[in-house]
Amino acid sequence: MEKKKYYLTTPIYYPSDNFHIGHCYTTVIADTLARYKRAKGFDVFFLTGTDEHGQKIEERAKLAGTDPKSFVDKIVANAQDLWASLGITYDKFIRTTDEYHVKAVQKMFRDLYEKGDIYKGEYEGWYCTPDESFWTDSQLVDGKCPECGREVKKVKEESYFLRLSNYQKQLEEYLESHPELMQPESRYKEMLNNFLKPGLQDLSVSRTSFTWGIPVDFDPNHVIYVWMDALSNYITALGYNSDDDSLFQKYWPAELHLVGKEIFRFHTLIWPIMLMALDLPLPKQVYGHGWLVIDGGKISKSLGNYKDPRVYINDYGVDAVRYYLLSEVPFGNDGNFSEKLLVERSNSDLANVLGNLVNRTVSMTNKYFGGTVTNTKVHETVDEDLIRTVNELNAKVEAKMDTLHVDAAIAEIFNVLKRTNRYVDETTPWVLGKDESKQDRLQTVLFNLLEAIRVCTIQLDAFIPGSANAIFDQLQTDARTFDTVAFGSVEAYNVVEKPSILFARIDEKELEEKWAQEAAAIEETVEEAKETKPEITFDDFMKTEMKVGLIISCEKHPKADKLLVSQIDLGNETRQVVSGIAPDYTPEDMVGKKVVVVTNLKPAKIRGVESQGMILVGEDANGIEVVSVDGMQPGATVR
RNA sequence: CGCGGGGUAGAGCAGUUCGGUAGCUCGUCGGGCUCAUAACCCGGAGGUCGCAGGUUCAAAUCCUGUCCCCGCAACCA
Repeated sequence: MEKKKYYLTTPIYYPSDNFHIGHCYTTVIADTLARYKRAKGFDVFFLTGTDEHGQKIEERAKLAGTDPKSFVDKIVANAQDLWASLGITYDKFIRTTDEYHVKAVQKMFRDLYEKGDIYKGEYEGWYCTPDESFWTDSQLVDGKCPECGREVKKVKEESYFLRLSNYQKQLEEYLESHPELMQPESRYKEMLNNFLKPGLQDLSVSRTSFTWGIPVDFDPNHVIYVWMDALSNYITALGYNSDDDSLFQKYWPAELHLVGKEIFRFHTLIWPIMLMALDLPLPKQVYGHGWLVIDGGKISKSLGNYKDPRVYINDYGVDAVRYYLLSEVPFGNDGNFSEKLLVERSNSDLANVLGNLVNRTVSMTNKYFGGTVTNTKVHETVDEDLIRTVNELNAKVEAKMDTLHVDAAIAEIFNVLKRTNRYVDETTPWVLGKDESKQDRLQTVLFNLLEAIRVCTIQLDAFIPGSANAIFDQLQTDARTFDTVAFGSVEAYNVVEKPSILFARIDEKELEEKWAQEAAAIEETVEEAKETKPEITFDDFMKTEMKVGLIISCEKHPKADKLLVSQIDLGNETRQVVSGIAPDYTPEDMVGKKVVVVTNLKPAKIRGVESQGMILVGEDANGIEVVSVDGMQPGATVR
């Protein structure tokens, strides 16, 4: 029988920096789904990769003093190494700088252009000269600048556009008849209200302001918009628009695009429309998962609130990391990441429940029967519940996995393992061991334990493959696949002589101290970890004019929650300055403070309020603090 | 009044669709067992389900109002 195919993808990540635990989260989930589907007999194709073009990479490379390609090469090599250490079994790793991808995207762009779905137009905007701001039609208020109410004039910039508007209706109909496309379904409402209902505007799909991208081959001044470039990877990786598109014919459309919630929109609106324009079928499902958050906030490079994931892998083992990522985050929601929680889960679930169960079972099998037991079938009623629970597991896990509730799936397995631990207490093998007449019963008990472990391990294989293998090895069984998932598929066991520790308990007390030290160290390095700026000369610096200013009055910005508007006495004049300090300061806090003000900064309007300078602040992970010089008189110079 | 998510035991979460004695994991306290990685098993304590009204015989669940947190967007001179 022909195997059913299953094509799943992770996002192609943006290699502007080395990957963090959040990237690992998505990729480990994808890997687990891929392994699970393979084990269930699917013909799986699992794609991951990197999205390497765009202005930001161009800038980062320049900052690092290198060219963009060399810059990303290094990060990609690092990423591939990380995936190897996490045991990621991708079938292909695509890089958008790969030659075949570049050609395929260029052809796609040309095809769409010839078909008329991409057209050359002008990025028409309204420009308010005094404000130096662009506005779209819908942003204008009575045809005037929404900020200052002055006249605006029309300006034009050449750009290619994708006709999203042509497909709006088709997409709406499709989404309505395929509610399963967006997972979790709650995100459907968000997409509909925010983007689809207001109406889709044609999307500008080319840029002329930078060069690090795929050039439009018939108009080389233009570089193809990164999202168009990136989204296409899901088909170009399979050979779409190449000499050999057999993989594409076989695997497209994808069963699942796994993405973070922040890029869900592109995958459920723009990507489907691109495919519609290309007359290609749409992916079956897009799953927008939640994030790992640290202390309730995003994982942030600039805050430096994370370590290289390899540190965790080295310290606690791959499977501790995989297990944590797979079990901690509820379906579709955000989950917390912390090293402490990782250690706790590793200890309580992996070491105590699973590792110890295997250990005690193998030990007893050796102690009472020299390592060999057969199914003597001396059953008692207590066995029934265990066997039934074990046999129900497969269907339960499958149901959870099919709906992408990976966290719930792994919880089901551990429920059965806990049940199995209870069975040991229910049957008290050490009591049976003292009674010559109970030897056959004892063999059945141990056999039942081994069977329960084996069946659970088959299920665990996709989640923590290394440990699953180690368990099979200790049981010395070959029955490791789903065709032997039924309780009793094996008749006898001959286990290893001495069980080895699968998951060593981690001493939390010891770690507490280490963490405390690290936390202190991070505080210090946060400042240094900030992006290093290019060297400037003394003269460059002296171009900045700074003075001490006394805050006379201060109020909240009428149209922005993070901004405060201060009136500042600079000795010989009073100026109005807008600052993004509202998260940490109330207007009352500010009044009376003597602060450092940059006074020769070009005035600008910030959300409609004029700002004639800038207040200097320090910033770290905990927030910001205004630089104050309380001993000085207003107007004093600062340098 | 831009859009969404959330506020349930010390911590992390489920339960809210279709009202009916508030549940899970970790931690904590007590007990049991001794095969095992101070592990495993049993039991207890701990919550007026953000707040205020309303509907109902009955509200974590439905309705109204309100406060707070997070994210997107905007914006951080």
